[in-house]
Amino acid sequence: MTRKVPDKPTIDGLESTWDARWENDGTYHFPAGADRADVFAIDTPPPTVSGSLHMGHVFGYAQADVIARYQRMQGKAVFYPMGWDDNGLPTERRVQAFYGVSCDPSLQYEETFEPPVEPHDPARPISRRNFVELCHILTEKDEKVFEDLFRILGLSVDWRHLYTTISATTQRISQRAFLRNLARGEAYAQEAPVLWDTDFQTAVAQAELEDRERPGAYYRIAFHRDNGERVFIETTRPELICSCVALVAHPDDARYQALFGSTVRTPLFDVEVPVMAHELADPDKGSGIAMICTFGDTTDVTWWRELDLPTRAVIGRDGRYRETTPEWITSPAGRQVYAELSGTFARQAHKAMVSYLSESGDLDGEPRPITHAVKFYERGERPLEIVTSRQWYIRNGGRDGELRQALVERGEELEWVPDYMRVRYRHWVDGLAGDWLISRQRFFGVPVPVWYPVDLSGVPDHAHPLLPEEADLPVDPSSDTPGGYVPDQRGQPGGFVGDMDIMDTWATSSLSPLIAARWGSDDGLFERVYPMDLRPQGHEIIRTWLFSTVVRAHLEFGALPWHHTTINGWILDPDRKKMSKSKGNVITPLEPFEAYGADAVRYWAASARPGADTAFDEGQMKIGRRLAIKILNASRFVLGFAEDVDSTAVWTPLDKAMIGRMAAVVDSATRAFEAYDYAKALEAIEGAFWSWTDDYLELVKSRAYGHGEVAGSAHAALQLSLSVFLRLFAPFLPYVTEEVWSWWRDGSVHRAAWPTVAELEHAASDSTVLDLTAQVLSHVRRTKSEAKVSMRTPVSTLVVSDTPERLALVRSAQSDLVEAAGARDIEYVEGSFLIEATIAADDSG
RNA sequence: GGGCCCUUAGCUCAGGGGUAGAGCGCUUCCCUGACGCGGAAGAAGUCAGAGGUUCGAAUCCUCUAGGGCCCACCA
Repeated sequence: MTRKVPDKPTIDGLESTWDARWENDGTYHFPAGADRADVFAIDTPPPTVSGSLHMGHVFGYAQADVIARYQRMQGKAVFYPMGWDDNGLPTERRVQAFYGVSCDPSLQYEETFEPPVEPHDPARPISRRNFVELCHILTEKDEKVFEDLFRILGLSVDWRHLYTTISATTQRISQRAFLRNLARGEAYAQEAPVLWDTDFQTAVAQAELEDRERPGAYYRIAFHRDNGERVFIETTRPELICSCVALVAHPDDARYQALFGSTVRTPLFDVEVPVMAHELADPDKGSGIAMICTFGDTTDVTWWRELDLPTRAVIGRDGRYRETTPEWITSPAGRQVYAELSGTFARQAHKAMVSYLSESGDLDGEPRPITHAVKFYERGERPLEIVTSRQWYIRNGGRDGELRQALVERGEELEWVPDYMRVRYRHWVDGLAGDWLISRQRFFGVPVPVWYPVDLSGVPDHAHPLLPEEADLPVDPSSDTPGGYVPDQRGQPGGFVGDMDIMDTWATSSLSPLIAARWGSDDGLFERVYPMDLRPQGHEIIRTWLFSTVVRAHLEFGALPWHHTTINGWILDPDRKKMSKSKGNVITPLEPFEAYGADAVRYWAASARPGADTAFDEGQMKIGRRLAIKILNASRFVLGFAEDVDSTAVWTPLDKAMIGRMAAVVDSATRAFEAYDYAKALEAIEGAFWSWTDDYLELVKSRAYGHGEVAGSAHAALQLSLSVFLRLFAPFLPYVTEEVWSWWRDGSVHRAAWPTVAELEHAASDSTVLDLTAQVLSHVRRTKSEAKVSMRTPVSTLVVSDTPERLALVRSAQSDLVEAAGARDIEYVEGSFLIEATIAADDSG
C-alpha cells in the first residue's frame, strides 16, 4: 500500500480519531463464533457510578487493558465487557444530595414529578418510585461521563457488552441466583442481632465495617448484691445499663468465684441480673467483670447467644431510645429514670446516665479517658448500633467449617498476581464471624424476590415465603403480585405482603461474571466465556468483591469463576498517602490526559509493578509522552526511505545482529506477559527501543540514505524492526502505534499478530557485532563530548584493540562505523580490549 | 494484639548470592539532513540498622527501627 507519512506528525488528537475508528470498525468486538479454547475472558470491575472516576481507576483499568491487548494480539478472542455498578446506597446518597430529595415509601407516586433543576433545601420527600426514577436519570448521566473517560484512556472494551447492576437483565440474574441459593438452603432469613446504621437505617455486613479510633472513657459503676455489697464493673457505655441482662467474668477469675450463680441488681433501674462465667471475659480488662447488654457490642451478641440470655433492647432502628418504658424495669424509681431517657439518642442518654450515676453515688471515682476502636459503616458517620431484626443471609463459611475450608481451598486454587495477595484472602476467610448479610433496608437495588402470605388475623407468615417462577423474573414484590393472588389482597388478612428489602450491591456484583456472560439468556455466550480467565481488581476489595464472587461461583457451580486474578495497587499522592476525596488530594484524570496524552498516562500506569502501590507521578507521564513522540519520529525516519522491502533482504552482519537483538526482546517481553508482568515487558521493550534509535539508527543512517544491496539490507532491517516495535508497544501505547501502523499497513495493529522469535530467526544472528560497534561509537562520542566539540567533528585516528575474532566482527561493520563516528579509517590491533579515538586537531570540514 | 508489603542515587523505581542499575532532576557540551516535547556525555549510592549463614550478602535467615495496608470481641 502507499505510504502516508505526514511531514509533521503529532500525537495530539489521536485519541478521538482512533476511538471513533475502532468503534466504527468493531476492532475490539468479541468474535461471535470463537472456540472456547481460543477465548480470553475478563471479568471487568464495574466501577461504582456515584461520583467521578479518579486516577486510581485509570491506573487499574489501564493495566488490565494492556493484558487484554496482549492476549488479543496472541490470537485470543478477547471477551472484554464493561459494567457500571449503579445500584445501591452510593447512588441513593448522590441522588439525595444532587436533587435535594429524600425517599418516603409511604408517599404516593407523582406522575408529573420533574427532576429538580436546583437541589431542594431542605430535602423534599418523594415516593419510592419517584426516587428510583431519579436514581436512573442520574446514573445514566454519570455513566456517559464514565464511558467517555474510558474511551479516551483507550480501553479495548467491547462496548456492546455493557451491563449495569440495576438493569432488568441484571436483576433477573441476581434474583435467579438468589432463588437457587434459597432452594438449596444456602440463602436463609433469620431474626438476629445485626449491626445497624441508624442514619441510613439499614443493616450492614461484616465486609462493610471499619474500625475508627474514638475517644471514650471507662466509668467504674457499682452493681448491688442483696447483702449490700457492691460489685464494680467498668464500661464505656453506661447508657446501656437499662438493657443489661447479666454480668460476666472469666471462669478462672478467683475474685468472682463466689458471685457465679448469684444475682446482682443494676444501679438506678434495680433490675435483677445473674452473674455468669464465660472464657471470653478478660480478667485484665477493666475490673475483670463486664456487664452484658443487648446489645453494646458484638461480644455481647456472643455472650447473649452462648449464655442464652433474654433480649432487652432499648435503642430503636432510628437510633433513639424506645418511647415506652420497658416491662423489665419495675421499680418506680427505675421507671422514672428510663422515662428521662426515652426518645433520646445514645449520646444524650450517655450524658444523662453519667450525671444520674454520679448523683446516686454509683459512679466510683473519675471517668478514665481512653481511645478505643468503634465500629462504623464504612460510608457512615455515626457509630453502629446492634438491633435485632429479620435479615437475609447467604452462607459463606462464617458459621460452617466445612464450607469455610472449601472456600479457603478455592483461594489456593486461584492464580494470584502478585502471589502474596492470596494471603489476604485466606486471612479474611479464616476470620469470618458469621454468614453474609445481604439484605438492606433501602430502595435502589435488586429487590429480594419474596412475598409472604398474610394469615386471617393479618400477620405475615415468614416461615412460608411465596416465590416467583424463574421465568417471571425480575419481580418487585412491593408492586408485583405473587401467583395465585390479586393486587387488592396486598396487606389484607388472607392476602400477601412483599418483602420490602433489597439486596446489597455486593450480592449482585458478586455475580458479575454471570451477568457479563448473560447467564440464563445466552447459553452460547455463557459456554464460551465462563469460567473466565482473568479478574483484575484492587486489593482493598479482596474481602468483598473477590471473595463474594468466589462464594457465589462455588455455591452455583462448585468451581472458581476465573483462573487468574491480577491485583492492582493504589495511587498515592507524593506524601505516600492514599489519594481520596476526603483528603482533598485527588487529581481529575482529564488533566493528565490533556497535558500528556492517553498513551503517556497509560505508560505511567503500565510502568508500575503488578500490585504495587504507586505514586502519582507526572514525571513518568512526561517520559511516556517523550517515548510516544520518539516512536512517531523514528517511524517517519524509517518509512522515509523506500517502499516495502522483504525481510529476506537483510544480510549485513550489523543488520542481522540487530534483528538478533529484536528476537531476544520479543522473547523476554513475551515471557513477562505470560506471567502477567506487563511492567517488566515494557521495561525490556523500551530499553531495546532507545538503544535501537541511539545506536543502530545512527550506525546505519548514512548507508540507508544510499542505494543498492547494502542500503536494501538496512531498509529491510529497519522496516522489520519497526514492525516488531510497533506491535510490542501496541498494548501500552495503542494510539501512537496505531497511527504509525496506519501509515504503511492495512488493518489495525491491535489485531496484528504478536511478534515471535520465529518470524525473526531467518534474518537474525548473534548480536555481538552490534554490541561491539555500539561500544566503539559510544567511546568516540565520549571523546568528543569531553573535548567539547561537535559530534560531527572528524576523528583523525580510531584504534580498536581486541582478539582477532572480535576484530573481524568490528571490521564487518567498518563502513557503518566510520560513517557514524566521523572517522577516516579504523586501525586494528590484536590485544586486550581497548578503544582509542583522537579528534582531528584542525579539521572542521 | 496478629498478619502482609515496603525501606536501593536528590526524586520515582527496577534488580534479588559473584565489580551497584534505569529514567527524571542536576552539571557540561552539541546544533547533525527522523525528532528542540531534540541529541551526546558526566557527576552522584556504607542498597534503613545490627547480628548470622556463606569463599562471597543489596540479595538468604533472625532481630531492630521507620512507613503503608489488612485483620482483630467497642466491657
